[in-house]
Amino acid sequence: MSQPESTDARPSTTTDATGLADMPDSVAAGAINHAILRVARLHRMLAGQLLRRVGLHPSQELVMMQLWDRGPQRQTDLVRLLGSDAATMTRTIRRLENAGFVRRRPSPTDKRVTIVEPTAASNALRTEVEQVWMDLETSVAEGMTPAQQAEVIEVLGRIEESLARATSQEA
Amino acid sequence: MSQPESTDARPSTTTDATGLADMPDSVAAGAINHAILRVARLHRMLAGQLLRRVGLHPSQELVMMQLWDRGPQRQTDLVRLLGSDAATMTRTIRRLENAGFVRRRPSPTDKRVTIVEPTAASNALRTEVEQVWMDLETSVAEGMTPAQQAEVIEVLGRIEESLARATSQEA
DNA sequence: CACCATTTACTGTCCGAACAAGTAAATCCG
DNA sequence: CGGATTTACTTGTTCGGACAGTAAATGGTG
Repeated sequence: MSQPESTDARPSTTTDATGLADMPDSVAAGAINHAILRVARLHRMLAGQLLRRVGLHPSQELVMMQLWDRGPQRQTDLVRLLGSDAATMTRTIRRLENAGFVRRRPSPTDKRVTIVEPTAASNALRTEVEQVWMDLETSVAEGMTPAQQAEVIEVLGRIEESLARATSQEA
Repeated sequence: MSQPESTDARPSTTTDATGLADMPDSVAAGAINHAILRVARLHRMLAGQLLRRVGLHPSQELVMMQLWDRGPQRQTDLVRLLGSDAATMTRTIRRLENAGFVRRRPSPTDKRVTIVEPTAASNALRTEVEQVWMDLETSVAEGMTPAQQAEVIEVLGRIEESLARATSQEA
């Protein structure tokens, strides 16, 4: 029953830039998947640790950053900008409102929409959140050369493209 | 779809009271962070779509794969292997148990531990889950040359290393 | 042996993510 | 004009993730 073949998630050194003639079990083992999951988990964990200091939960800072950068937004726009979910956004906005960082206002032209805007009180948060965001970016980029950082962005973009294609096909 | 245009409401160069050092705009804008978040979200979304077909929720498949690969495990071991949380694991195991994929057995030598083992019924799942895992890996890797795939793994490993270092320091 | 710190598992609570379903308003179209 | 459809938002539910607190068992040390 047990399949002793390639239970290891990391081939670690397939880094021979030479032949690559073999199409190894890496796909079967899901090496890239595992790597993405580990990165995602660590990234979320670190972001959570940093955001806790400013009193926000992960994802709330993304909403605030959109509002700070782009000004008042409809909830639907926030959903679209963040690739989130309408139901989730409703609750996140409510919590941000209860925390005093956001205000909700009905649209005068369309009675369906509610416009979300950052409060003056939220401005105190802005610097802190941007500091957290920079700390996070620095933690990832530190120890990398600028060329490596550019490579990271390129590679992540490639993955994103693949995933977006697969997701849309799946839908 | 690549450049988040970062409407600069502020020029991210020093002279503010926060004592921020000069940084490349890319760091201030958090380009890598954004990219990681997008990849993580898409990856989770796609995994969720695929896993739904086999009746599992994301992360449950990871527990099952550990059990299939390594045999019966203590909950603590599963937590450690998956980098998860003890509380989360308790509930995930309970759901897998209710679904009939897992059985729990008290350890004869240590009355604190419960040993989790896959049921015979779960074997039917195994092939499906492995297929999902391969589909997922294929979706990510497809359209990439083997060299690019190797580059992806290398880059993700580099990010993981940075994040792991930062996370441990933060703790 | 007795005491105490550690380990293991569980529960409660709060949060985001996702799906389903429902309501109200706006828009489209015949 | 009026019904059908689309849009915007909300609520209910289930899940993973994380923190805090608890209880029981274990293991080491005085």
